[in-house]
Amino acid sequence: MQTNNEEKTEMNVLDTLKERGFVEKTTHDQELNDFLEAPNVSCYIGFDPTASSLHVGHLLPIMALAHMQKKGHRPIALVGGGTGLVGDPSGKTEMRQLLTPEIVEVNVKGIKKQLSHFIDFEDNKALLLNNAEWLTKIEYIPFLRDIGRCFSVNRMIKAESYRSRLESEEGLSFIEFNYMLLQAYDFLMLYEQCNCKLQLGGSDQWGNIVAGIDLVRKIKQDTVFGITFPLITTSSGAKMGKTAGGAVWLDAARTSPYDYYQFWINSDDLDVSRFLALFTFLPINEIKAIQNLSGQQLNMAKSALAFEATLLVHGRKEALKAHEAAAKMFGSRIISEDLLPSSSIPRKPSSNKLASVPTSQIDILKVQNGIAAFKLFHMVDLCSSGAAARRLIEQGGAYINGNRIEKFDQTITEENFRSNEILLRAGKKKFHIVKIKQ
RNA sequence: GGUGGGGUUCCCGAGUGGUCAAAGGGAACAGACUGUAAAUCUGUCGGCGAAGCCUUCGGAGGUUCAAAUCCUCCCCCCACCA
Repeated sequence: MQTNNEEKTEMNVLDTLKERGFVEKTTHDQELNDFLEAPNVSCYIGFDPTASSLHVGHLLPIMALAHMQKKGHRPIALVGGGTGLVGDPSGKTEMRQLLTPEIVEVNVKGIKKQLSHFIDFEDNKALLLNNAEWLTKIEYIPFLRDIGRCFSVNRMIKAESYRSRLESEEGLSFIEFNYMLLQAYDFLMLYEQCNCKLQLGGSDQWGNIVAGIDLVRKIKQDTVFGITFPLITTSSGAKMGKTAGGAVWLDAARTSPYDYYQFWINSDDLDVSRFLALFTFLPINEIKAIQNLSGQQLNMAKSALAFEATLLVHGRKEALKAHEAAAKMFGSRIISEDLLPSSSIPRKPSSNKLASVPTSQIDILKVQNGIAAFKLFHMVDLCSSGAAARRLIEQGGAYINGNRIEKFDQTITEENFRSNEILLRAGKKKFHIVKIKQ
């Protein structure tokens, strides 16, 4: 494949990844660099099928693969349909619940679909494989003899990924202890089947990656490489991608495009340029230019971050709708032309009426009879219970059509609706429109 | 298999017969301040139209006017010993 010939004269992908903040550690610095100078090399990252959707925490590896592909290489997304049956203890303080083969199967399907938003799998420009294909066929004794003998238990228990668990009260079960062998075996299989000599992964994968490199060296007498990503935390130190409602999902059914956009808008000031570099494809020099921005100015860059990130996952239409919704609820922002010029974010407030504010419908009868405000807030899920809704209102955090509700049981009737719509607001940031169903 | 220590509300963790919907911390939520930021301060933080009542302290029974607390059996985890 000879795509992107012109890109070859530019910096290689390793430099790009380093420059954008993707690289924590690599093996064999110089050899890896030379290796990546060659066109169209293969590399892989594993994805655990613990859920039917990926979340923001997976974005970093996905973006890394996308960068690889942009530079003319061939990414392999390896879905862990086999390893998912075992469970990786790395970085886990307790044993993960074992998934059934049926669940893993369903999850693998969901993940495949999402990955194709970022990576082009046409014409084998990228591969999507499932390690269940080979792992579930392993026979115990042959595996022990061929693969198991290459591993030193002494060495394994010194690995950081095991040590914390060995020292913890929880302990480490034998099935988890085997995980490293399976992942190393994956690397060997991909080396054999796809000539893949590079594995990328999160920093907690270092031990597993090195194990694979050693295994290939022992069995194939060849050098293969590894790159790990830094653990992305927010500047306040929390693991990135978690909010009150749990993970921020890439699946629109779990995290709406509107919420997804809001997640990025709410990034910490100190994270904006770092996130732009990691989670968008905007040119790095443009991103560097916004590092000088501070205070309210930075909000423009946050809009661009949110827009670009939403664009990547949900497409242009949804990104525009989320952007419009934000303008409608929080006021439009004018994004100056020279800020991140490569971004396709609308620069001016548009007359477009498309906006994806969360909306639900209510039966006309309920409205005619009148409904207590706290019940309405509970009903549309702005509050998790009636009691929570009461609290919200009593604390002065609930609004209808922009007016603060004074009494928790204030009756909402048709009169509160404007052209069959009512705008509810909980706290500063959560909005919900209720429409009357005739 | 033996001995000892445990399983408490989203998480950590106190509580060892009534004053316990259960200390303290974290997370979270709301208000103030702001920029849909951070930090800070204040308040809230099981459910019920809120009077009182209902459900919760691994599970199932039991003792008691009263059980997270006592007893019996069961499940799970940890440590040491074998």
